[in-house]
Amino acid sequence: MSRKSNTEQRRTEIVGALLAAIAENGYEKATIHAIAAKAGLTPGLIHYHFQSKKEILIDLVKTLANYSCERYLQFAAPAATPREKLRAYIDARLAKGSGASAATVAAWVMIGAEAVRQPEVREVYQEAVAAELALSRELLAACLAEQGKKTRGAAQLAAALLAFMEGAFQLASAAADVMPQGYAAATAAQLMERFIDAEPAARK
Amino acid sequence: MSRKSNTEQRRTEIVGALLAAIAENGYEKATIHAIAAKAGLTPGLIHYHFQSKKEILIDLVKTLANYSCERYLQFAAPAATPREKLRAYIDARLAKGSGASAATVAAWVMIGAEAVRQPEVREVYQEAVAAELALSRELLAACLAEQGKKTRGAAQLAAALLAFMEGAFQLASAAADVMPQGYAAATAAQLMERFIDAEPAARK
Amino acid sequence: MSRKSNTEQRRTEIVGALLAAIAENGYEKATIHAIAAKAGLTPGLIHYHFQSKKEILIDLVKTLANYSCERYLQFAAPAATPREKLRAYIDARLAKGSGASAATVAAWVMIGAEAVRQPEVREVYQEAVAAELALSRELLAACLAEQGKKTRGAAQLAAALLAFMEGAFQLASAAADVMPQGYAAATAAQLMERFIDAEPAARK
Amino acid sequence: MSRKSNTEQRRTEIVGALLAAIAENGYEKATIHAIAAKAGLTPGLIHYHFQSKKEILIDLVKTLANYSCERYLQFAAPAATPREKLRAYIDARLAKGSGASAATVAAWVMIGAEAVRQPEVREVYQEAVAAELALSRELLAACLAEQGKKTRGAAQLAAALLAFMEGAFQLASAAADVMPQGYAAATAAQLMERFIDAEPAARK
DNA sequence: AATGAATGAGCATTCATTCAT
DNA sequence: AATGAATGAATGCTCATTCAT
Repeated sequence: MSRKSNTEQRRTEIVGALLAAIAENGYEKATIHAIAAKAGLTPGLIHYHFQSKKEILIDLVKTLANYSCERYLQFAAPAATPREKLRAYIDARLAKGSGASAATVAAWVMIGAEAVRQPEVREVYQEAVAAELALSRELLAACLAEQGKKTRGAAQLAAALLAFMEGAFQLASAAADVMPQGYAAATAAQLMERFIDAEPAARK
Repeated sequence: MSRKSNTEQRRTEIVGALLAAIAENGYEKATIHAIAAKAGLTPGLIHYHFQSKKEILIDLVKTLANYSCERYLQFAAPAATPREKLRAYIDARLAKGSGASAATVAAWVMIGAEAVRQPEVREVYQEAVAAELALSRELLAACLAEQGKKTRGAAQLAAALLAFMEGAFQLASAAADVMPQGYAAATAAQLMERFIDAEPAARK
Repeated sequence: MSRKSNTEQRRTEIVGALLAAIAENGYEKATIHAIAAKAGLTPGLIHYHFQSKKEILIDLVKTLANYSCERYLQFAAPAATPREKLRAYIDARLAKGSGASAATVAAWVMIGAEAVRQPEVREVYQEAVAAELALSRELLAACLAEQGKKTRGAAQLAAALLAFMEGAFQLASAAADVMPQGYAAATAAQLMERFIDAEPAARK
Repeated sequence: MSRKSNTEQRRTEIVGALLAAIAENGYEKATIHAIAAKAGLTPGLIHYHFQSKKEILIDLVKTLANYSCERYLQFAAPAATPREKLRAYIDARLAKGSGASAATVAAWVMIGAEAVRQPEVREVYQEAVAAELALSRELLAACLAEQGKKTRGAAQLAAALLAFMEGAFQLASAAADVMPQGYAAATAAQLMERFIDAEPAARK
């Protein structure tokens, strides 16, 4: 008697269309019309499945945060040591080719800009940032501990790694032409390693 | 005797107003009306001094790039050694309190997002990035040379430093609440130092 | 054995839901969706039982006209004299507490506004008005006749009574705060009585 | 150097266009486009002179309230006695031909309906109603006093007169066909007079 | 009978830009 | 130089109605 709902699938399609549209032209220019066109739907239908444009954006932020997390788990599966896991994390987010698509990276940069001015976006953006911070701090602390180093500095180092990554996304999206090729993952890994190696040993 | 043109002053005022407006609400919401209000001018006058909104934005990018350069020269004035100069550079851009205002940082983040999608903005943005890259590569190469290290890796290290800075701006603007306090300048300096220290010596 | 149609019940539910919706937000804002929600039905079903939104409105006008008539019969049941019947009529429509619910009154006001501009609504609205006019003219004529007065002026007096009632509904719905408390039924009755008393006697 | 503002004139034109549009099709159907067309302007210009559609409506309510007041003053100019002033008031609002235009009356009815559901409209509507109440109470009290009657009942009588008027507007707009011709002003005056005449004398 | 997805026209509002003054 | 009115093309969103299931 009743029809089966296809809302979940439609929502996924629409969020994907926003990702594509936002990567190309930013959030403001990613109009409902443009999103609908990319998804092969009509504009009215977008608002049948989402209350507002902002709701789609917030869904996209959550989707990308989730995606980032899952990518790490994939990359980390074969990793045995803390150092390998850290490298898996860095590669999952930065390694050329294996990293996320250019569109995803550009969309994330646009989301970052929206987070500056839209409180509701900032909220979910901060949740994603906090999750990344927690994960990288844990990985860095494990590396430090393994080498008998104090782990107190892990939080700041994690923040630095995250800043590096966000900046790398920004520059890859807007200034790839003037940046050295493929510096990101390798340099990030080296910076972390050398920092950790130079850290003084913990007292017994 | 003809009246002296006040165009240069007006242009400066307008660019400053765009900086303030863009920091608060992003480029799209920084309407001509809002810019005019912040500058204490009327909307029609904006288009007397600038051909288009984009032209103001491009002027702003150049202004900020210039400002960044001048700040380094100020900070570096008392610096004697390469290492002191590098630290001056890092502090000029990142040090809490001494760094640029929150509005300037937020505006720069917004500009970065616009650079992703507007070719004309990207062009001047890339010029600014290239200038920063050249400066930091030079400073890093000097540090390496001073310690008898190979300078071949300076370009990649400079790219990493720049990525870190851009990311730090992004996170300071959109996720200050979840980031550690005051990590940026100190951690950047340490990362650079330890990387350089661990670099192998150059062959004779 | 075929299933029994529940159309009549559904139509009643839907008309009741329109009454509630229209009282709150007016006809335009009483969307099919809102009506469905109030009736606990789905939007599609509304158009299964009614061809259009206007058809529901027209049904509502008829329902309210019917309701008004029945209320008079209820109130007039114990009335013996013409004057008591007139008072029963006035109380049935205006008396505080015993009168119709605030929602019904507000809905009637909204219907009156729709009748100004929608010919099909005006038609049924006028039928309702004509019925009220006829009833009150009859009641007033009986009062006049009982006192040996000419009944020629009954039509105009009936029109005045109806105008008073419609206006009282309007003011009760939109300006209750600035109107005296409970003036309506008592003043209406007094106005009618004093008018009738002052009417000259009919010639033999 | 500076241009002379024509905003006041434009606002008046726009409010007049809303009056015409609302009388024909109600507030919801009086679209910005329709208002602009009636005023011979472009839709964008409407929002240059008014912040929102609601602001135009509120201006219209105030304009009509003002207009009503001025009409009374005009009609009352030659009136000498309290009874003549009361009659002037009734005629100013109700007398056929001399009364307000059908469009104005219909617009007022639509405004009354909007006042039921829009708080901001209700506020100015109530102000207008309160002013009318105060004026008619004063006029009625003067009539009562002149005849040595108690004036205590003036407030309720004023409310009744106002209700009658509002209802007369409603019925004139939506049910003129079924109402007696020209009953309004004459019957209102008679109702008031007979009520006052029948009022008991005040004690010495 | 009933569901809920889908459509498409229409809405108020925004805004860069133009232009007469 | 400066003003502020004017334009017209968007934009996000709403909603009665249709229809496959």
